[in-house]
Amino acid sequence: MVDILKALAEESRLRILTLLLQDEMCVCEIEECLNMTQSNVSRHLTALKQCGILDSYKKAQWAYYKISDKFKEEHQNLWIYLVQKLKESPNYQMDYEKCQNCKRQDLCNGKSL
Amino acid sequence: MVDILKALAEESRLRILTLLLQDEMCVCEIEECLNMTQSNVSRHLTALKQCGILDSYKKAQWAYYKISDKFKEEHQNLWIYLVQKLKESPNYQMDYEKCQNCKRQDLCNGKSL
DNA sequence: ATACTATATGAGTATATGAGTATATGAAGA
DNA sequence: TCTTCATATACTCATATACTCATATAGTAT
Repeated sequence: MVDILKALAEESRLRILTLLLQDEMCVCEIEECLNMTQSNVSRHLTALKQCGILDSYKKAQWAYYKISDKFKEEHQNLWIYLVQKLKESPNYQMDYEKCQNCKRQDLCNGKSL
Repeated sequence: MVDILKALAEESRLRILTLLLQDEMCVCEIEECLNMTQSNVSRHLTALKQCGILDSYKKAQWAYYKISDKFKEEHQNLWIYLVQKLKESPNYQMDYEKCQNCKRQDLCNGKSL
């Protein structure tokens, strides 16, 4: 449990989770939405994946990350808490719109079809 | 929220919380149960208090700490999660017994009356 | 008053963590 | 093949955090 809490106890990683509440995303989309460097995003995603919060898969040259169903099941109450609090956060609306915008731009050409 | 998660993302503080699931305790009781130095316990308690997880009050020369009711209310799902997982943890039974033993010894002479 | 006990806190040290740069890997396409 | 793009990771530095020791503070007891 402490690993999961450590992974969650970080602003940038919470913002990433906020984005992923809506949809799976690839690294470059997150990079764009949150205005973070590629290596930074990649590292945070790796941290979240290592403790089981995220799943990922590759499609061509892209790596897509999404919130793990197993995590949601095994840490159900924590998950409920997170969703509630993340949606209440002041960043939420802003990040939501950035994410929508990013999806419209279709950064990772034709992925989201 | 991130402050609370940071405070919870630490082994020693989770063990302290495990003890406090049962009853309020003073610093020297926790020190004894967890075999930690006084200053270390005090600092962890301060950290947990500062973000609202614990309340404290003084009685004579002792400082008693307990889990904040406000915290339980405002972070209800997180709290449910914590109770569940802490009770499942391998330390729980051991810490439970140490705590009972400590209370029986009546370290803080006559407090627990 | 002095002595004792419980707790808090400042200072110093060791370790952990986050972020940037540069580099490595691997896939797609010319 | 070589180039480009997406991603991961090693190296480095700066900052944050956990721990210990010593000291300060505050209450109790004599």
